Amino acid sequence: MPNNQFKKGELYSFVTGKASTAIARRLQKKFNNAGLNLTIEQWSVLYHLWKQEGMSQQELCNATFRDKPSITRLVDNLERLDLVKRVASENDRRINLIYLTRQAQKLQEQSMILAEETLNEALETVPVDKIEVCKEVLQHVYDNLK
Amino acid sequence: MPNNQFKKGELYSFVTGKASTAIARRLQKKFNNAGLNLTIEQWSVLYHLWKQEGMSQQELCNATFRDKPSITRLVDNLERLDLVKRVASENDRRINLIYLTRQAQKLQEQSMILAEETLNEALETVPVDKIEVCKEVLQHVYDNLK
DNA sequence: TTTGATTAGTTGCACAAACAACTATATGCC
DNA sequence: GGCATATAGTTGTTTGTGCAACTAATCAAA
Repeated sequence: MPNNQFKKGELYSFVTGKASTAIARRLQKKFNNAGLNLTIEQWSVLYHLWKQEGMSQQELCNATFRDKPSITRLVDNLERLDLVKRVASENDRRINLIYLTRQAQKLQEQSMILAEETLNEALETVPVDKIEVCKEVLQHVYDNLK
Repeated sequence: MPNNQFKKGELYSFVTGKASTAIARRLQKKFNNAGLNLTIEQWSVLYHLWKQEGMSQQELCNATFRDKPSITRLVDNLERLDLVKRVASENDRRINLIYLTRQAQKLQEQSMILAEETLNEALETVPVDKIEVCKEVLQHVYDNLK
């Protein structure tokens, strides 16, 4: 028997991602309260563009672990909110490079502060060494399945 | 500074629940390959009914961390698949008690095997003591935010 | 016992995810 | 060059989520 350490009730939490769902909801509420008209999913796309602008949609797929249709629609919505712009690549006209608007650049600091705030609330009174182990395990899980 | 152990890249994984998303996708694929016409979300509702039949929709909300409209629609779809039945409570006619059909009872064993299989794949080569710590941390996070 | 508040569930809407099928462009091989 | 194949992105469909507004039933207090 392999790593079968999961009683039934624990199995459930792992599959459904109770903790990460709770984190995302908390962050979404913070966005709403701050008047940021932005979903967590939209934020997760901007997150990567803030690190590196001009990514292609395919690169955003890889970065965000979403499929192409999901990114198409997220970019649609971000464009409608005037936060990003699609720019056709010069070299390869199949490719859209995604650029941030002024408005999106202004959102970075505020939203990142709220995200860190959320994580601090989530991890309050959790010992630092345990957090380290937890991060390791989650990365390991991801690597096992990807 | 509180538990601010998160470099930016790690923050992202925690908020987006990379690991649990990967687990859910893997399980969904196993369902599909096995010919189980069932979403993970539907499974998560059945999961609780297998433990205790005749729960109200509100109780299912609490058990699955979903809001009332989500449960309404999940029960709608489960009813359409002929897996559950709504039965009005005798005592309180506002309440729907949810009962499993024969067909749903038959799904329990097979789907639970696939779920455990998925977790074993996810946790392959992860040391048991680290898994314990990880579970603790995730529960702690959930308690901090709920 | 009637009225006001609470609770259980439903419906409408906007957004997102997964899959399949599609278009358009690029590449590689003959 | 021309055709097969691969790649980037889009569209349609079904399902799920979160919020707000709603209905119906119950409860509680005057």
